[in-house]
Amino acid sequence: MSQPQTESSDRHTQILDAALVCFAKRGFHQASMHDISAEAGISVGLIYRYFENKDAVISAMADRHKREIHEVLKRAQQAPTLLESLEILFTAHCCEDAPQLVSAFVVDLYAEASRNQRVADLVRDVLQTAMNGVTDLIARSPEADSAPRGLKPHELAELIFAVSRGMLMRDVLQPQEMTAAERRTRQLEVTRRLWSLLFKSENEPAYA
Amino acid sequence: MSQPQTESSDRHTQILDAALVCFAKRGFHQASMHDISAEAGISVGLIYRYFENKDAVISAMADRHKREIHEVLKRAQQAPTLLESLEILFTAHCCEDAPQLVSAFVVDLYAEASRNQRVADLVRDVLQTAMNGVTDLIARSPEADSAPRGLKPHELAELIFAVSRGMLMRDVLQPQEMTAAERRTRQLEVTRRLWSLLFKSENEPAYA
Amino acid sequence: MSQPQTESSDRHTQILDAALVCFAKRGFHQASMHDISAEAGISVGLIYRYFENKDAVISAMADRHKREIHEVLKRAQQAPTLLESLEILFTAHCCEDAPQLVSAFVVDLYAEASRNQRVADLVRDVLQTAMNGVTDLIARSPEADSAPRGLKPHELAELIFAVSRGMLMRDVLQPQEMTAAERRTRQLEVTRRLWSLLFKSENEPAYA
Amino acid sequence: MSQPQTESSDRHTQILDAALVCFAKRGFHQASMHDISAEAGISVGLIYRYFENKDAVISAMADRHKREIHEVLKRAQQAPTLLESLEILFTAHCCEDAPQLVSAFVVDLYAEASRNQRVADLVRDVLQTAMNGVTDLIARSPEADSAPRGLKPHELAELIFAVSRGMLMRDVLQPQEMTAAERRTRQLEVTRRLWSLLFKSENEPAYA
DNA sequence: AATGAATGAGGCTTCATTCAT
DNA sequence: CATGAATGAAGCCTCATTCAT
Repeated sequence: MSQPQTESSDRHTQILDAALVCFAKRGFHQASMHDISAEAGISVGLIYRYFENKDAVISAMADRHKREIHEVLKRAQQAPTLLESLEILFTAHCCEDAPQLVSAFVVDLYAEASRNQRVADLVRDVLQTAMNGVTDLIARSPEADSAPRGLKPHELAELIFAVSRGMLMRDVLQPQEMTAAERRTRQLEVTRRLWSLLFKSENEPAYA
Repeated sequence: MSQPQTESSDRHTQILDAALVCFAKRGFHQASMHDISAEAGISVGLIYRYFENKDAVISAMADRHKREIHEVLKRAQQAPTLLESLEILFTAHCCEDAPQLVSAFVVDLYAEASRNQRVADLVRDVLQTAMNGVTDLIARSPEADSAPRGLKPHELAELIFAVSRGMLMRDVLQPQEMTAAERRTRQLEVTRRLWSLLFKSENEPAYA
Repeated sequence: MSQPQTESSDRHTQILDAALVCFAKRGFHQASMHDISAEAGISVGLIYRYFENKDAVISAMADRHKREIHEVLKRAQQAPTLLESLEILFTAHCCEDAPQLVSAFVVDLYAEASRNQRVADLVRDVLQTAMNGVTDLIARSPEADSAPRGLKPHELAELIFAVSRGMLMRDVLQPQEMTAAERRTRQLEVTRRLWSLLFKSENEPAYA
Repeated sequence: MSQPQTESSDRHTQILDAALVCFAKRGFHQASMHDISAEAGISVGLIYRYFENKDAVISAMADRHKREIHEVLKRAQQAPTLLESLEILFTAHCCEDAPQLVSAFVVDLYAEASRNQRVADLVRDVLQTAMNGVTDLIARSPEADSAPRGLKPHELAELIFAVSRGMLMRDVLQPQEMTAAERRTRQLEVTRRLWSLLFKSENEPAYA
């Protein structure tokens, strides 16, 4: 009767939240519109008042992913040290109440990108923006000076993002029972190892 | 019931070859059995003589992927230097006449793994085997001594595979027109950069 | 529940006007209630305040058609000559600002009549009334004497209405660009030819 | 087991026969694919092996209608007298075991033509061909000389077809119980009346 | 009176799978 | 061994209708 606070605020959000769960659990094309509507607790038809069709839902998910990555990037840019920036970037997807959801979604997004030009363009754009941001971050950080073997900031950023994507793929292999905290710990380990490798000068002690 | 060794083996290969093309082009669940049969130039029914159902085809693809990775690993182990081993590992998927096919397939495989336990187990197993192999390779190589910051071989292997997977994901974003050679070049660049980072002592000159 | 006379009458008209446009453009069953509400510039729900359901709208359209035909008949009866009466009957549907609308609607009405008893009864009734009117008109007109081959007034009326309906069907085949004036001209040609055939004695000159 | 003689000869025909029944009974857009498959005694999916989609079924029906009209025209052209030619044209749709089916279908076809360009073109083409054929028939017949009031053959044909279409529309108003024979009788009455009007010289006795 | 969000049944279409030949 | 016609469940989407505001 009375508009439920949590969900009614934005049907778009509600539907996309449900879609994330379904897409992560079953994949873009295995998740049915009925699955999504059930997860959202609404009728199928209602989805079509907010999205033209299923592809539009997928696109909107991709768009939202883009905005979320921009958010993460912004937070990373405000971190006091480069290491902390990287930690934010590498653990952004572990903070959810539903761990692994995001990883599975992103891997699916890349899979979709390989055959859906619209999605490919968007993902490439997100990636480029994020990499530019990190390249900047590196260029301005004091650690950049100690960059090993004359690697340029953008080359470092490229490596960092490769590792980040690679860890995401690995994440989907983890048994579902693994908690967000455990995933986070693993991500942090690799992050610090990578940071230490890329930015710690030879004579500093390794990250404790 | 009894699978004729000689011929069935051919058919299996023929069907799986077709499936690779279809799966890469359209995804596991978007590719239809008819697509596969058409690509293979046989009838739909015939596929069911060799595979119980579509899931079995996917599983067989995963199995074949496992064997192929083992092949690659074996070749990598026989390379004279660690750098060359890594080059083999990082460019294995670029040699095909149909570039990007393998990348798309592998990304799809991980996506599938996130919701299909059987596939997840297999992929995890492949990954573990390959990582063990590379860990060994590193442990035995002279470069291991110069490993920076006391990173242990298995930690180095973990980083290497993370980068490898990450590059694979990136590969699916490349425009379809990019040739195998171009992809290979890009992979080699990153491989050498990574090798240089991990295994070249500070005072050696960077890879030319 | 109680239908306010003044306003509901307006609303009825407004909705039926919109329905005519939609039905003609897309057919009874292809036009959605939303189409009609949009065309009328009101909300969907409002239609249900004035009509029980979609079938009721169709029925009301049929009813209005009946009244309009009665109007036309009345005007035809007041024309000074039989030829002019026929001209009114044959061109009644061309005077609209939206030519072809009425033709398409009437053809649809007959199509609907073939499977909707309620509509069939109504259309048959309209037809009978109109034919009776014209039969009378003929019986009283001086031209009736020169009727060829002893055709009786009601037989002549039957022919006239057959031609009239036939011309309506033809009208829907005309390209949409044809203007009301052009349609009218064509109708008049046939009307005069028919009149000349039925009512001009052999020795009179043909209609100029 | 063994291919049933009657139906397997041509699935296309079988499906179109079923579609005629359904379309006539419920209209193009009210008849569901399920209705058609049930009427044909096959599964829904099978229809899609023979027709790309529902529109293709409608188009095929229209095409078949075209061929049938051509058949009728051919038969009409071989009739010994003009009157008999007209009788064939006017009663072609009454010979079916399912009277009124064809009338309803044709009226629906015209209704569809008013909003489906593809159908409109086809119907216009059929009409033109048939009218040309009849125009010829008239021009060559001895009765043409006694044509009243100098009406040219193509004008006579136009009138004849208008009446024919008009009678078709009337036919759909007949109660479903009316038999093919009764419909036929009525059509013949009008045909002869029309023929008598158009082609009998003034001093000949009216058709008995 | 008026709105338009919401529902859910039903229509079109696809596709994994079977089976007669 | 091989084919491909056939099935029918299931997915996407539309739309008549209702109802809280």
